[in-house]
Amino acid sequence: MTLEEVAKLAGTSRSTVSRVINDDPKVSDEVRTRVKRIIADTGYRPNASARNLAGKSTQVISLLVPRSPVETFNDPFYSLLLKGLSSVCNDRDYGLMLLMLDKSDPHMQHRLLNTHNTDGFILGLSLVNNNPFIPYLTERNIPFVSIGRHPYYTRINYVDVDNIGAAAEAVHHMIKLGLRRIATITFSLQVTAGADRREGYLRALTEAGITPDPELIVEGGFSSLQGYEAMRRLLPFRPEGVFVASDTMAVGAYRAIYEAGLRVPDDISVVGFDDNEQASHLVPALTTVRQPIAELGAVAAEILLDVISEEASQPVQQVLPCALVVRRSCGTPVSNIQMDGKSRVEVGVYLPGQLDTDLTLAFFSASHNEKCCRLI
Amino acid sequence: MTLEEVAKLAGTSRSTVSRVINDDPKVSDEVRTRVKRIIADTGYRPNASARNLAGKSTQVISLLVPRSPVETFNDPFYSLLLKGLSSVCNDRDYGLMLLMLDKSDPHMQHRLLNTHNTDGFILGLSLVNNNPFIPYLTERNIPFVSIGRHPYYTRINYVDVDNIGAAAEAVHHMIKLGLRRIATITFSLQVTAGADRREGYLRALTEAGITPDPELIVEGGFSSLQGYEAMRRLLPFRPEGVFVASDTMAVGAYRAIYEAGLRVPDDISVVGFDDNEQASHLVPALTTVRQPIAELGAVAAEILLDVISEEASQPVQQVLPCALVVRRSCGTPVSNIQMDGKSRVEVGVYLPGQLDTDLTLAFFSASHNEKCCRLI
DNA sequence: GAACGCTATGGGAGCGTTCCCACAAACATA
DNA sequence: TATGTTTGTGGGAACGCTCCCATAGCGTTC
Repeated sequence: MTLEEVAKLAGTSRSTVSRVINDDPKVSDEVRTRVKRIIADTGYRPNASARNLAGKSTQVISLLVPRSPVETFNDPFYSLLLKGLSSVCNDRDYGLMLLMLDKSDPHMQHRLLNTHNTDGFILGLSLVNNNPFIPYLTERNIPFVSIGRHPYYTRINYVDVDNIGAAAEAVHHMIKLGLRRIATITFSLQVTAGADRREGYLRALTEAGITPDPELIVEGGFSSLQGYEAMRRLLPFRPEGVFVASDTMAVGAYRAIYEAGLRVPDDISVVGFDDNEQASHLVPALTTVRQPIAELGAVAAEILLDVISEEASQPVQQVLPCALVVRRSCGTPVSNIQMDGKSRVEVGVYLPGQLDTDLTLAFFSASHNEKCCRLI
Repeated sequence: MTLEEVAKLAGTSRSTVSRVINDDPKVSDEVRTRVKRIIADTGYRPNASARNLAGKSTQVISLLVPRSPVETFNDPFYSLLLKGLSSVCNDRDYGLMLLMLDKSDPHMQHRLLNTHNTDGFILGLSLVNNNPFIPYLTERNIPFVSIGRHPYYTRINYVDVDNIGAAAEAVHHMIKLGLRRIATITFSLQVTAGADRREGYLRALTEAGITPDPELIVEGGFSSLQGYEAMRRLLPFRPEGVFVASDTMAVGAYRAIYEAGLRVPDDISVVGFDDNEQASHLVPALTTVRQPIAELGAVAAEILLDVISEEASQPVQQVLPCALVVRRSCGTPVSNIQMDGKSRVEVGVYLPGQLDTDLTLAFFSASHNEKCCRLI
């Protein structure tokens, strides 16, 4: 079924049918209703390829995920990101393609090259080194937005959270509780977020007049196994607290701590990063940094669509705030939390009935009527 | 940059360049290398829309997710499904689009209608009632594969796990341990999988000569909150064991049990379904049914691509097996597990170092050197 | 040496749209 | 009445490919 065939049935021309479909006002009401009726009767669907070919835009964007270790997928990060992306795409009538590429895939180039029907890309992970995608897309003038800034390519479009600030705040939280020997297990340093969180850790220590101790800085990665191993390397140095730069790794860290016969937070305080579902299931529930991941996706999609339609000349860069979610893993009595004047505190006792998506933080902890407190 | 322009630079014709791009053998080596060089130099990318228009196929399939409660996304189900889907799509050079549609979205029809560039659909959830997608796609002769069978539309392509059999096995496991008053919290009955798991529960009881007690059957849903509430409704009836038809709900069920001052498995045994990451984090670790979700996605994609290319006349229907993963939540000493002759048992003590993606079941439980045992 | 095949190549037609221009009819303006 | 403007409509051209057929050049066969 084509425009021409619909036109024939409606006793009019291809052009007029096209106008009806595209809501062009210059069609008489009579013809318009006649055409619409035929379209409904025949179940005609415009051919997207033809439209795109003639119209020079595909109305589709792609999320590019450098398919890293399987952990990529155990992480709810991409689920949430997709949620944000797809809601914006739906609103603006764009399609969303998913492109999982291993940067070491020999066909990577080919797949990117032949990626069908894409007006632009969302880069799902900001690889620090050997990021083949940014130069590739830049050279070809293909619009893209990176999830996460990039330390060297500073003139790209990106959305990021304030990793440095949030990490500093997390560490600061431990410092305020009187801890001094604070270690960190870094997130993958392959990724900007990893480097930034370490940076925030260092900044908080320095600001507090504590000299960072290299022994207390261990490189982790994405997986809880890496968190586990890193924690085991750390334990001999007897840290009082650990800033674990992802909740997934924090799970592994807990395990290492328990295996060593130590307790959280009595022997070691732990702060995570992400506010995974896991964070609230851990016992004790994990104090961590909440990132607005779905919003990150939504904003990225909006920026990309704007860039595509407007050809902005200046890079668009946006940084979203995080929030520290205080639970039990640092043993904080809520009343001890001191404010720095910049954040607002929300204190609440989460009761059983309130368990819902946004309050999963209540989870197991709630069964002890734990007080939860969020800086927002 | 078009074919014609490349041809001009290479001193040949559009047709020949097209042949080079499509690996047509009928091109002399000399011309071929010349053309390839020009393509590389100019960064020429074939226009997908034009290809599709001329070639009558878009090389893209869509995953259709009826965007249900937010729970959809806390569930790792779609992450894993996407993993399977995208690996097949990559292998076969297909693109994967993501289409999140609420069936109550007034523009649903419109969005489906205008979905760009799609050769076929994967239906991500088998809605039992008011499933508007199946008739829509069937009428229009658009190829699709459903994840999960459908009770009424029996002649569609689908991939499913053996929900009935697996649920029966799970309940059978409790029966073998001597439990009699076994309750169930159903999965959303809006979904085939929910109905099937209840069916399996009933079957296992009946086969064991136990009359199902309506008081012990409570409808749950997708979320852990629903699991929590269902369990609270169930507790007054003093079940000895509960088959909770999704791990996410089992988390809520645990909580209700603990709040009532009872213990798992001492007072109540629990069996879940899914083998989420959460399942192994619970204390005690949850005995549950493992579904091969990524494989489900991969098989679905393969079937869809086959259907697209071959126009199979018979519906393709495939059922994948599940495995019962026995942990602590029924208090089973491993040696007590009796075999039914159909399954093989794998018993292992998961030690700290073995923590990896596939063995997350070891998780916290592993710190107690728990014995894990899987029927495989 | 004529007829035939095979190989590499070129060009036309067509895919189903959108965009633009042409044009007829009706109406407003001088 | 002649001229311009507006409104609705129709058709040509183009978008950048693929597919098919035509053909030139060459070797093979009878």
